[in-house]
Amino acid sequence: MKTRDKILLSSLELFNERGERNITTNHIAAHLAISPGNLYYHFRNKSDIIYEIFQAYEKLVDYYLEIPENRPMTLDDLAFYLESVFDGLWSYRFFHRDLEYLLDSDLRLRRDYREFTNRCLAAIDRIFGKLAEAGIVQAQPDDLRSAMSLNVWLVITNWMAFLKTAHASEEPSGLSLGELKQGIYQVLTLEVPYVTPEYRDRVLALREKYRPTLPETGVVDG
Amino acid sequence: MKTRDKILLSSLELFNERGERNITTNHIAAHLAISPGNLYYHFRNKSDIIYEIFQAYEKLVDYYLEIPENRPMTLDDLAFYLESVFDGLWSYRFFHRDLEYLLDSDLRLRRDYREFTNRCLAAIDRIFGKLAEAGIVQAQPDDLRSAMSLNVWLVITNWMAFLKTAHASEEPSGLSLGELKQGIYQVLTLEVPYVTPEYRDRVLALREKYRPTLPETGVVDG
DNA sequence: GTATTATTAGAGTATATACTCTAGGCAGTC
DNA sequence: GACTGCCTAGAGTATATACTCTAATAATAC
Repeated sequence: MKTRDKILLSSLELFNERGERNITTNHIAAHLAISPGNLYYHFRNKSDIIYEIFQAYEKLVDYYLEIPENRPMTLDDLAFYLESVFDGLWSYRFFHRDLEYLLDSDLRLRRDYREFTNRCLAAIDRIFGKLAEAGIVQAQPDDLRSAMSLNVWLVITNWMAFLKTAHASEEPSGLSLGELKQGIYQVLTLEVPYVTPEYRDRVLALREKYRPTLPETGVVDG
Repeated sequence: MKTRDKILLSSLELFNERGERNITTNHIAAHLAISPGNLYYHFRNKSDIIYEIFQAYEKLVDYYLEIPENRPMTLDDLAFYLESVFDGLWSYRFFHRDLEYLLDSDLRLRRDYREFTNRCLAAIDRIFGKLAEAGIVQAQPDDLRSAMSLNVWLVITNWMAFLKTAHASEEPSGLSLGELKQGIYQVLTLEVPYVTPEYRDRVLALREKYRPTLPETGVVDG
């Protein structure tokens, strides 16, 4: 593998494991057993590394969220979207953690991420639309639907942060893809009230697959 | 005002405006026109300052979220809770921005924040319960209710980050309390499907007060 | 083989950051 | 007016961090 690609891969790995803030370019170089000079031969600065990683993330999610226009949407499609989006979130999980700082320090990223968010929201909105067409959920007025889509986005992008704080007392980074996907339970919770009676059981069954089993994620009555 | 309190106040102000990551103890001292030595006379380190600010935040939100047990809940109560919570979020907005890093670097904060989250979730859950008792929303099974509560929490705590990214192309920190409170629209969107017919119009009217007017927050169809 | 280009090492640097240390001022008290 | 306890200044430090520079080596072209 090319050094350049190794740098991207290691950076992503280290960022995910320990957070972008805790990983310096020197750490990355040391991890790869290359010199800092070598790293800076391939990338002008740390921001460029992050930006390139973001572009891969963006590409992945865009790919996952392609909506078939030539056939009705199925529940399996929905399950696939949810699984895929959470897979993406997992693979690039460092990104949302330090999002605000990253956007503050890189104009390109700021612009691109904004567009990315809009594309995701539009995709979620279209998914709702196609679910309604397929008779899986009840059709809703446009403004309610887009507000719902936004809530789905908020739940998805914040789920990881919540899990991290819920797990807070244990050793850091004790977080698995499986637990992350319990976020799907939360997303489907948003849709429950809109599901048509015919699909209700099937949606609830899908949701049940992701029900959290750990006490941390439940509400503690006080 | 005592120097100690001035340090806390200035720190909060600077953290909110520019992010904890961008503000050093030297910045805080300079802002107050005191020496670093003076600052470190009052606080052992930066973490201690942040921890103390967090405790004030916690206290404020706990105070806001006291649920009256001796009378039924009203829609005005709900409006008050939402307004208050978003006020608190605004006053301590730096906190959620760098949450993960802050929790990673301070064990006390990690523990306390986890308890804080649980208290908030329990409060939201109780509010749903009392809204149901008052006939404002339909009663739901416990597990659905707690999943809904968690979604409310996720939407609330992620709304600011979303707004920041939506505003991303403009000058930084161009964010107002008014815009932040559009988050109330999103929270009430979560509750819409559960509102009883008798209260539907009133809840929708309350929600309408917070409807976003800016194009940024709408879904762009692509 | 030689010229050219791409890649790498590794020492080095300017700046920042969290924090320390010493000396001293100031207010109250006897 | 000296003693005491609280507060403050300000220079200073160890470490880290992003990044640079020069020289050498490997790869490729001709």
